[in-house]
Amino acid sequence: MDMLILHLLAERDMYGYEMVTELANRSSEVFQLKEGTLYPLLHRLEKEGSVSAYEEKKEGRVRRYYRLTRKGGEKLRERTEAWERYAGAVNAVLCGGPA
Amino acid sequence: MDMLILHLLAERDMYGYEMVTELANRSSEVFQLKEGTLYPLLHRLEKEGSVSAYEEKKEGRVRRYYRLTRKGGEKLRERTEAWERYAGAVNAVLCGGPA
DNA sequence: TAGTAAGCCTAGATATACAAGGCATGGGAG
DNA sequence: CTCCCATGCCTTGTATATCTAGGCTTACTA
Repeated sequence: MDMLILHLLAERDMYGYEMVTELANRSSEVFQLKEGTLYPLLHRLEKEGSVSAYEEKKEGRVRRYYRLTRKGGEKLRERTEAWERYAGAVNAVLCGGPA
Repeated sequence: MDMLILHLLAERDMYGYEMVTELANRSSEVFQLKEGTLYPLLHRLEKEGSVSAYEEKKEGRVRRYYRLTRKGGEKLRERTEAWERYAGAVNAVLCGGPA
């Protein structure tokens, strides 16, 4: 889930609520991320320096936007590689062994 | 992980220790399943009726073999479909939206 | 005869996600 | 005007999955 959030932020700054709907849309409702999951996750990412936050008033509402940092970009690459290894390993098992 | 174990048992009966090494081999060491993970998992699968167990002496050792049941076969199909949905959703997010 | 690999197991810690709420604001419906 | 709903951020508690770190036995080998 870290990977997916970081990936969204690599495309553009977003606020929490927006990420929830964006993930649902892109995944055809497979990911129905709960706010009880997302916000602690964002706070953790901010604490570790992977994202930075700023508040901005848009469309009459004050929103907390998140931006990907350099460190977050590195983490995104690592996590993406890890995901590819993992998915590849699953398929290797399902197909009977290492390609 | 349930899915992977059930998949192995769909190919042939296996005992716990064998599953650990088989998963490691097929996945090129990506899956290094710990016994502390596997055995409780197997007991749960047995309890819910997805697998049945029997003991057999082979190569001078008594081993606890597991066999896939009909119910386990159904669970395997469900979990495999769920995995495909999940992996597809991840890729959809990484690629910018529903295909 | 001592060590190591095979083989099964459990108890406790940790991480991740969900459930179920609270709280505030703005816009539209009645 | 007032109330409700969607938006938007947050916390606490809980369930689940996995790992850590052990214990225990048997068989083979140095």
